[in-house]
Amino acid sequence: MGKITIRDVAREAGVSISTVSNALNDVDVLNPVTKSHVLKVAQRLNYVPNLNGKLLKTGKTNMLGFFTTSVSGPYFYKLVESMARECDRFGYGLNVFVTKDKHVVMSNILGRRVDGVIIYEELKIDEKDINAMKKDKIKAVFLDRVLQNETMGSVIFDSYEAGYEATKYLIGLGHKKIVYISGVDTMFDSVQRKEGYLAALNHYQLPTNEEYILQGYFEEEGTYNAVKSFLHLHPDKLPDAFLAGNDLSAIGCIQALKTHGYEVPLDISVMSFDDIDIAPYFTPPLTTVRNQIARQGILAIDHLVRMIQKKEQGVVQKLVGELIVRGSTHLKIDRNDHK
Amino acid sequence: MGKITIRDVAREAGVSISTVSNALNDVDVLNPVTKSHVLKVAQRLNYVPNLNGKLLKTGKTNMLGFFTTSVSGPYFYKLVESMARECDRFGYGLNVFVTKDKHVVMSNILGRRVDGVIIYEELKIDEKDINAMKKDKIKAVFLDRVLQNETMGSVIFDSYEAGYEATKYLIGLGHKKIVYISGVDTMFDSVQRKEGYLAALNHYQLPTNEEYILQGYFEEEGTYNAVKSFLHLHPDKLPDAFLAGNDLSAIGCIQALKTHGYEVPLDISVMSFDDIDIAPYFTPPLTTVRNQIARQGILAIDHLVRMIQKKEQGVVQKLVGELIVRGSTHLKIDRNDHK
DNA sequence: AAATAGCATAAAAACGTTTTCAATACAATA
DNA sequence: TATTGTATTGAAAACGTTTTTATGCTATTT
Repeated sequence: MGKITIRDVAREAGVSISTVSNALNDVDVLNPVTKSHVLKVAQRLNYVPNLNGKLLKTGKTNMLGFFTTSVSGPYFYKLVESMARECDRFGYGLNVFVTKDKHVVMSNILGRRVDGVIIYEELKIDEKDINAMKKDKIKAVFLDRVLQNETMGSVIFDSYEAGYEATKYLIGLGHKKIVYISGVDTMFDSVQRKEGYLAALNHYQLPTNEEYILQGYFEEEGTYNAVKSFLHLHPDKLPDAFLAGNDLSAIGCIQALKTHGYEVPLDISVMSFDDIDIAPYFTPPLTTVRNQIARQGILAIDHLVRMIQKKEQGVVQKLVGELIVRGSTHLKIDRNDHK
Repeated sequence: MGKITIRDVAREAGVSISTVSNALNDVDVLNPVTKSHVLKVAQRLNYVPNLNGKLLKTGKTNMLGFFTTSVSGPYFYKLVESMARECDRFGYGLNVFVTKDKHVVMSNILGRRVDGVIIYEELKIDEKDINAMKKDKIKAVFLDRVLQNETMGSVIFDSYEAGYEATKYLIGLGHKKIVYISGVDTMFDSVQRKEGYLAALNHYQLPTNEEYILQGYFEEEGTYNAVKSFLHLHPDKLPDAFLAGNDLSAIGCIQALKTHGYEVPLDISVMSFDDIDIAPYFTPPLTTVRNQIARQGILAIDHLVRMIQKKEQGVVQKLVGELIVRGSTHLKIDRNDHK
């Protein structure tokens, strides 16, 4: 005996399938005794509606899709956690697609696998696909990418401002030679922070320097290696401070400095972005620009749900960072007794 | 004009919908010229098949479901990342449901939202629901929970062994008073580790002590608070070492010890479980029992896919930990000049 | 020339629901 | 009594596919 369907319930209860459907979906048109009888039979048979049959008719999957190139690391787990919980709150499930294959992405989006989508910028969906989505009236919210029309919105961090403010703070501590550790040069946040960093240097009339921009790939190991090779190549150009693309990068940076015998923050200040969970527990505790990652996820889902259910227009929402001063930065000290 | 369907393609190409279906699905029964003509028309109309129509007929959603109470923290992001990538490799998408509502879980599982499911143990699916799944021949793999029958398998860590080995290692360093910081007492891994810890103490004829078992909830803050209050309540009962339920817990523990002026590992050793990404970058770098979290995810998906596609039986797979010695543990030192 | 086989395509059924609309029964009204 | 209205239920269409079966050819065989 296969899976039991609405038909089985109807037969067993001696009614039509439309009556069963009405009973299950609380359509108040039924005689109460019929309804309760049908429900009892459904219960007895352990009937569970096939969601696929249902959605084919209604056109609603009750699923939202998150399309991304990665879910690894503290940024993503905060994001996914907050989105998944918010979905659950609205009665949606979250579909996570981790892929770089645009065809997979588009066939799942246009194939109506989900009622709406959240798209991480690194996927770099192109103009043509954006138009296809627009034409099909796909509801979408982009993360870390500005895009707006009737059916699409964005939630971004003001990373330019964050980069500017962080740099300004370091300059305020007396630091002049500041190295920026970039993440990935194709990513919006990474370049925005760099732009802000450069603008701040400019504004305070400090020289910018190509050699003072490293590539750390937003993670510990990449940054560790980048900083080590920088220290090796330019032992004469020791900077006053490092501005790392995110907290993980700062952690790798600090570790590299330690192995070279430098003390953070007394010898060199390090600051970064995000304020991930372990930032206050690290030694030294990280000075960082806090990004409300969970908030980004929540805003994205809320916006998407409103676009779907209330036909709201897409908007761009910008989150501003908050400077969190902890122990990895310090006033510039001139040490003559330097080892 | 709404979404274009297979019917539109058929009309436009002047063929029947079955011909279109055959052309799109590479059924080699068609005249090559018909086929290429149909494909050209489909392309021109930007036709994308509705996956819901398809799956209703085929009964395959090409989705696997991950049902969990949380996706927060390093354990889960490793797990989700590895599962999602493995799914992508097999042409599946991953559906992540973060919920504690068993009804949501069961209606999505039994409602055939997905072709197979991965279930995190903390959900504690009960006997009745297990039977319902078994009856419906739902393919399932449980994480951190032992369960096996024709359609269900498990992937677990040997946490008893890990707890035993970790404790044995600490004892070998000369530590006698060892505090265990438990995670959550309803969770399999947490209690297994504790059992192993107790067994090791027993084996080496060291006393066990109820006061030496704290509750740290598997995260920094909970452990930080638990350790602080322990130190406050029992200043006389300072242990030689802490065995934390996971690395996050160790981080909170070390931080608490630092604020009380103790140095890790010279005054007190701390070790833990997992070996998360930042473990080697922490100060001190963490001695820990490595769990192959990504491997767990991969094994789970592979097993599930084989059960679905090759009708394989469910089995229990056990992953063993690996002791990683770093800087947070040290030989017991008797300091007479103790502050 | 009739029967058979093989190929390409079309028609129709099916998947499991929801929803629209028609049908029935019965009470209330004229 | 005939008519209308109301409450309840059932029949059938629809959602967009795949798949099974049927059909119409042409070519081959007898």
